[in-house]
Amino acid sequence: MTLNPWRLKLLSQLDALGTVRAVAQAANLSASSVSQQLAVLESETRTQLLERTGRRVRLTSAGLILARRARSILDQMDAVEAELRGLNEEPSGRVRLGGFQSSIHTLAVPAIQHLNHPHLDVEIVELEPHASMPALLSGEVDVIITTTDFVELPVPPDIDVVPLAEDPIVLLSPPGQPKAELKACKDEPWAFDMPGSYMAKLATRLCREAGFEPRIVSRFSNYMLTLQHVEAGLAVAVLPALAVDPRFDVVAKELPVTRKITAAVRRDSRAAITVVLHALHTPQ
Amino acid sequence: MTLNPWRLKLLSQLDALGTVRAVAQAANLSASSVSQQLAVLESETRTQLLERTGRRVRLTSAGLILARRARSILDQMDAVEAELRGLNEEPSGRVRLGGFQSSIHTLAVPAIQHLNHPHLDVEIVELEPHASMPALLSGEVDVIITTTDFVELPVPPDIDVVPLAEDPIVLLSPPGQPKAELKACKDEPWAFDMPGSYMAKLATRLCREAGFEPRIVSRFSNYMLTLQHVEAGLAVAVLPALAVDPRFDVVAKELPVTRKITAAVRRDSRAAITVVLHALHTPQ
DNA sequence: TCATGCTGTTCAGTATTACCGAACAGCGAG
DNA sequence: CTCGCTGTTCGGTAATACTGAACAGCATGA
Repeated sequence: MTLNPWRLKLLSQLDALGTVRAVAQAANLSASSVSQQLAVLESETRTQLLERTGRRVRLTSAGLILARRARSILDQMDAVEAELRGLNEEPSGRVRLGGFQSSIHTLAVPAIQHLNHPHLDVEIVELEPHASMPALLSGEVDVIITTTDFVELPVPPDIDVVPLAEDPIVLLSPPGQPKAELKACKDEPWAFDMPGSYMAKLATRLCREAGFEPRIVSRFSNYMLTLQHVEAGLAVAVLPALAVDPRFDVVAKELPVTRKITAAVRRDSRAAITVVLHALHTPQ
Repeated sequence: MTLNPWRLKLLSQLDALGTVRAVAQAANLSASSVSQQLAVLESETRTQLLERTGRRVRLTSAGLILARRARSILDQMDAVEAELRGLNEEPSGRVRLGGFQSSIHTLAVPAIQHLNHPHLDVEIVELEPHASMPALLSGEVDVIITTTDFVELPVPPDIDVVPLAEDPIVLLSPPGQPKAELKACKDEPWAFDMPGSYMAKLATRLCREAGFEPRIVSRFSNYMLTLQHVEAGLAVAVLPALAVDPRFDVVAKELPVTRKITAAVRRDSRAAITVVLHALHTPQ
């Protein structure tokens, strides 16, 4: 009996996206279809893969194992397709890769450096995360690196989204007054992102879970300002690890929360684009 | 776009079995279904995977690449299923593995030695190839190692056949009069298998392709007798490489022909059997 | 050279499966 | 307690896999 890779993909996306409805939107299916497909997968594997947690579901440990193995298998299928496309069509021409600032030297450059196609040019373009999907849709770029926060659901039907990595969230404190955990920041001044933003909501929730209301003294959407603030001893903050540039002298403590970095391309892109996408999510 | 693993499996089986009709029988499908599925796979991948060779087809180089990558992916799917079954059911109890003599120390024992399940016993049973499928069907053994020569088509619907390896055919000559190629054996006495057997037909075809009719002086179905004959300088022969026991002092020259070694189990076997099957076709 | 039997393919039809929307059930937040 | 979120089930439709018949092409043997 062979497992159905579309169902495996749905399971993997459920791990990545968190809800059946989000998976449905990402996959351009209805929630009922996703629910039924996952039920069939459970019956085929004779394994409980999901369990109810309130009004949501989460993956059981078996479900997590399967989702992770599935990702590897699905990646190999993508690699095989890319290899076949490569046989037909030597990747060539220019591919424009857009990514948010902190992804460029951490994800894009290492990936591109490993490519070995004499006629392929990859142009790396910095794009703010909120601008990357419109740029992809308009054809201004061919591949984007973004986070699930900035991938609006439903995903447009001709866009493929691929998870790349998980980026931990870190607690930042000044070098002179390092803090090892959130609780130690109860009385500290806080630098936050703009109200309503994902990071602001996340930071609020994390502080409340640590048992206090954060004393917010500043709000920046430009993380460099946040980093400067912390380095100067003016605030503590939480930011994604990728956003923390080593040139700022701050103490970073990883929290048990991550955000998900994804890449996206237009569906059925030419071989050169597929190769770049594949290079991005192949571990270096 | 995700490749359809059932189609990949058909392509892989075409590589292993050689004809669309043989694949159809092995898969319990009609030849027209296999033909259409492979056509769809070609259109999905935008790659020619097959080409006509007279009244048969063969895989193109792209088809071979895909078939081989497919096998790896399909193996991983089997491994994931086995892992899930292992979560549900620690492999335990006795599994009886039947194999033809030359497969035991070359394939079965190395595979079993790598298993690591405290409650799993594997009993290895020698079975002549023609006896192994009936033994599997009757429940006398749980896994068999055989060759495609002894897997009658159509495969019974509840049997899964898995390719394991390719066993080259070798030209055997006495140590005192070693022969480097078939043509050099034009005037030699030949030991053959029984009339009508696969090996006899194959040997006949190989000799004729080398430009001569073999002078057959003996016919043995027991390959030990063949080996003894060659060692004693009484004949030359062709046999599968696995059948050549090193304790016989003969000169073996590999020919550009192979036979295919397969394993088979009853469908939907319990986890312990699946684990053994998986161990068999995981390279050591 | 022709007939036969093998191979694979195409076609039209049927069976099976994937998907949808509606309706429902359960849970958490206000 | 109400509302709005989540996921699930049901019945129906659309899409796909599969079949058998008919066909085409090739190799072999008489």
